Amino acid sequence: MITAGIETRQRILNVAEHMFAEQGFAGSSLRRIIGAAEVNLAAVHYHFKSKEALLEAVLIRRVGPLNQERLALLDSYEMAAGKNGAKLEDVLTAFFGPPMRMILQSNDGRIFGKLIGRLHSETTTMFMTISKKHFAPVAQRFRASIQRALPGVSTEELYWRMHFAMGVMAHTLSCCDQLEVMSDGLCRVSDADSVIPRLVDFVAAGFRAPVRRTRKRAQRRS
Amino acid sequence: MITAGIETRQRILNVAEHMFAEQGFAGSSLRRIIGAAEVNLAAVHYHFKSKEALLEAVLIRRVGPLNQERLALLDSYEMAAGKNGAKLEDVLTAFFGPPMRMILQSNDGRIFGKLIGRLHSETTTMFMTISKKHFAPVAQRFRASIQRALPGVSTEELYWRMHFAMGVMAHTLSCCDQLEVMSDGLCRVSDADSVIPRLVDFVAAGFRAPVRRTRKRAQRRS
DNA sequence: GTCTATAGGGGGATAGAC
DNA sequence: GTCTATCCCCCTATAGAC
Repeated sequence: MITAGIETRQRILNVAEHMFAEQGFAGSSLRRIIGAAEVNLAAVHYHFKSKEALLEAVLIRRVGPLNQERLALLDSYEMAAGKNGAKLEDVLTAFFGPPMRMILQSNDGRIFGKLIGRLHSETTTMFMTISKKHFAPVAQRFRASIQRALPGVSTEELYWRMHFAMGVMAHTLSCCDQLEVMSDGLCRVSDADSVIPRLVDFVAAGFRAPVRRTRKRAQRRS
Repeated sequence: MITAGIETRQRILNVAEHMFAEQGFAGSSLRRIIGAAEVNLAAVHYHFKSKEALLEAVLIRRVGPLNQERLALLDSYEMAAGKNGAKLEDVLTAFFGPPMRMILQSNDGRIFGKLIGRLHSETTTMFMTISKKHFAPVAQRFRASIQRALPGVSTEELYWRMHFAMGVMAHTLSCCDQLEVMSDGLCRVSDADSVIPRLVDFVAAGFRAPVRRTRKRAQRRS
């Protein structure tokens, strides 16, 4: 099938995004991707060089703009807040809002959410590398802002809570279908205006939880 | 290599658990599994019939006892609490405690945690089926207890918050290594006595977060 | 830029001897 | 219960014509 030349690359990206999200990286084969995209096998290697490079291209296409938006939002909130730093809820909204809106607003976005969620539970070096390259700098920036909004929480506790928060996000991005099914349709994920505050409020409350004084931690102070 | 007959099955299970956790199901091949286990390829099909059945055997071996322990703990907390129902923190401890202790106390447990985390972000029908069979009944039971401990939260909101809570757990089970690395060794996951309360407190605070009255939800009531 | 053809390596599953 | 040998499939990557 001879189709518009310049679209080949995009069609491969679109199909690969779907397939990587649904079947995982190892579970997707280039042959099925090119079959669904109706392109030739050699086209993939011509445009992307390798399967792994194709995955990275799929990710960068969306993650780049997403992180820019996050940082821009954070900047604007901090600018508005002035010297005291931004409010915790605003920092979290800047972080969760862009990806949540993405998955809530389009079916393609939703598919991509699954891929992101998958990334977070992948421990392969390939995934770790990509994740480090594209997520770590942003996470760093947000950690500083959250720390500032929560002066009473130790750095150690903060790392834990950010870790928990990442879990909430990753799971919500990737498994919102499951929630719709499990709740028998009671929970609908299509409305960003209600889902984002739900998530932000849950996580903010977790961040603000009083620090319990365990025996271990009590000992450490003496 | 002729090794003790009755151990073959166990050795396959152990190696498969590691490999599925580290590389994913599609990313692990029977041939590499049998190579590491030093058994014959035919042995896998003799003992487990297929690759997919092997995965299910790997899961059942640990998830069965884990869920029994969860339910037993919940029973004891509810018994002790009497008519008013168990405290939220106790319900959450019954749910998170057993798997967290598992991953915190042994290296094998930690490996298995990764596998569980992976399961949660898998959307393949195979994984969905297994997850539904082994997790859904337990989740149902715990949902009832949490609902009882939080009479002020609507069923819809509760589903959302349980969903968030599952994300925290899945991510903590599977990615605790990442946290140790990212925090430069500041956060150590080896101490169950401090990690479990941390997790429980974070999630409990999230569950108790005041429900924000959005425009959407306000409209619905008028 | 696009295609065909092929190299070269694994993959899961099974039959049948021991 | 255990092993060898084998069936037949799919995989990524590349060479080279158009």
